[in-house]
Amino acid sequence: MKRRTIKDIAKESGFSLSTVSLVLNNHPRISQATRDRVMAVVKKYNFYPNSAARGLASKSSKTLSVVVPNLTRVFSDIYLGEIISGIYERATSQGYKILLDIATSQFIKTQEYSKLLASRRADGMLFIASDIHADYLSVFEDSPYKFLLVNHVFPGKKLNYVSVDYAASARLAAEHLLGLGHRKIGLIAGTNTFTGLQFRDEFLRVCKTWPAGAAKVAWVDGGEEWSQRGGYAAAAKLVAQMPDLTAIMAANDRMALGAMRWMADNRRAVPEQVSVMGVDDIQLAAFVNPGLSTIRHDLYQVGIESCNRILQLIKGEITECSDLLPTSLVVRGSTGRA
Amino acid sequence: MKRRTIKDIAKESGFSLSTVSLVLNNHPRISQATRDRVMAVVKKYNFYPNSAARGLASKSSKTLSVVVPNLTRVFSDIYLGEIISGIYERATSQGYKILLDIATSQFIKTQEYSKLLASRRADGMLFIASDIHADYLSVFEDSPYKFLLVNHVFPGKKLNYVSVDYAASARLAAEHLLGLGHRKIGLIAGTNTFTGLQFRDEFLRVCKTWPAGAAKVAWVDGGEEWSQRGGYAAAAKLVAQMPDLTAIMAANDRMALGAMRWMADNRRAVPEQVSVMGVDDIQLAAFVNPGLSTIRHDLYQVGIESCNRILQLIKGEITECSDLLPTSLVVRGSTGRA
DNA sequence: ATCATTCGGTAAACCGCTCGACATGGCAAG
DNA sequence: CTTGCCATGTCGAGCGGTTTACCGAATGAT
Repeated sequence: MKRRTIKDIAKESGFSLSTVSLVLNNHPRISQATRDRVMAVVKKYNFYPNSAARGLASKSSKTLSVVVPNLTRVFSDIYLGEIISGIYERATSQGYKILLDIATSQFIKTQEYSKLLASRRADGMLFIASDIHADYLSVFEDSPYKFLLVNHVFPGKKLNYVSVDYAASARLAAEHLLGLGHRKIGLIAGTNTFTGLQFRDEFLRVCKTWPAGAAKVAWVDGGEEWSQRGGYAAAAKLVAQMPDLTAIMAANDRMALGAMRWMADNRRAVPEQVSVMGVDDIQLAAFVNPGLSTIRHDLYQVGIESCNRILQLIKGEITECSDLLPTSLVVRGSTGRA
Repeated sequence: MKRRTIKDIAKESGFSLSTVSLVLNNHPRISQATRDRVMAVVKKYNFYPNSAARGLASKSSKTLSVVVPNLTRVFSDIYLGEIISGIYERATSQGYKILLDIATSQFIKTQEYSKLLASRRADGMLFIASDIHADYLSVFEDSPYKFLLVNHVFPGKKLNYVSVDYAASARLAAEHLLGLGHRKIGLIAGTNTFTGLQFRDEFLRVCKTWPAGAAKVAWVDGGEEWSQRGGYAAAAKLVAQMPDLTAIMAANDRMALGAMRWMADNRRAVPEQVSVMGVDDIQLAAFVNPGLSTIRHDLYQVGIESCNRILQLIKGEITECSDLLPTSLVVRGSTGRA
């Protein structure tokens, strides 16, 4: 079976090559009658234009590169899942395909991130994998390449981003706990991303300057992967460090759940003895007992919005982007009065 | 900043266009001296050849399409995660990129699966999303397109596949339980895939024909998504249906964990009163208490092998493929004598 | 009836790279 | 000193589309 080309369709339908092309691209120049006759042949042969040829001539691959972090269990991360689903949904509806990549050391070392864009394999890149060491991203400052950080920021670098507002989340969380009267708080932070640092710093700041009386905060790092396991270990450390703490704040729900688990394993009642609070509002947060109080981050929306923005950057409708999406407080059973 | 082409590199390095091309493709025809001089210019401009042009001329996109099922939480499925990781690892090492797609109704209706291959956007397709209703896959029987089912089979259709051997798993599981003396068994099956049906049928067959005495098996469907929640509900149904059952076999670990949870919630000791067994050996299986006995499925390996095979199909090294990977019994605390 | 528009379609110049056929120069063998 | 061969480069014909400028016919205004 020979591969058909637009030329074959032209011959068979009796029109010129250009006409077929215009039909396939829904150009208004062509009459309905012609359109129908051409499409009949297209359908008959189940013809689809060669995308490489198309990409070459039109200088667009209609493809988006999505780079995810190199976690041990990347694809089983609910957090990432939400974002990717949002991106996929939007991209597909706009006729774009998704090229998936993992930010392995190999990926970084070979500068695949540049290569993908320079070779025009992708029209733009959505990068969900940034951390504070991702200095190589400087390539994308003032470059002609369409690049966007997803749910990350990079202070000091001119990089586009769409992220939830981690500082705002920190404020909401701090205000909630402080409002409940907590003055001895343990914080499980994530320190390998700038958003994580922003959260920590803002949380500390608010606690320190609370009008009704500053709170004492002890903080520890929850580990590179922000995992439940890391949260569990961190909770132990915090309690050792500040035995009379009345609340634990974790920078994401998974670590908060790990902390709750530690409390259960060590016979501390939540929230009676210790309030526990997370960030993200993953599904599980509502299903544990007691329900986890948290700051809702609509990651699916982050995906949608990121995709919208990168498409606008590609089309040239905007030239830069720094969106911070709002977050909201979700109070469940895991937090109570100090 | 103008986009550079191979022609610019040729001019600047003083060699012909073809020479540059040959250098970039590591053709042995070129001497080391020339190679070095050309590469110097390539590095200088950070040049990467246009992949559309390359694809057009070479008739290969160096891209693999990976289609995943349209589950509500696709990307947070550990099961899929393992497979995708395996595929990614292999594909990348061979210079192939991954184009990700979700088998939404839209994807099916618009025949994207054909379009991707017909338009040469991808050189081959790895399909992880098959179910018993995927009749449209017939397009790929005897077609020139490179297509492979991953951890799925389709009896009656000539489709390539790489899957673990579900029938063998069923045998191992049945033999384990029967060997422990169980004669009243509840089975939580997955009936929306052929591999699921194979597992169920083989399990039933072995139980019915066990030399030391047939076992009675009651089975129910665990739901479309093979989820923990589905397993929980299924366990309830089974116990209602066969109150004296001494073992529950689930077609995957998630459903088994759901069943264990039901047992805990309803005060039945595992394994003293009811043995529970799963399939897959997901990480969590080792961490619950008691540990879940299961049949180990190396899904990462399935990913690796699938990718190997599709690449062989693409290169024409093989023309068809029907691999069944071995599985093994993993005994932990959740199963005991009847 | 004449001329300017509009409408619908076409010719042809690319887009940037691959690869088989062909050219060239140097050297060993006859 | 030819002839024959390697070893290395180069030519140029595609690959399969997109898109702009151009063109003839039909329509409408004067």
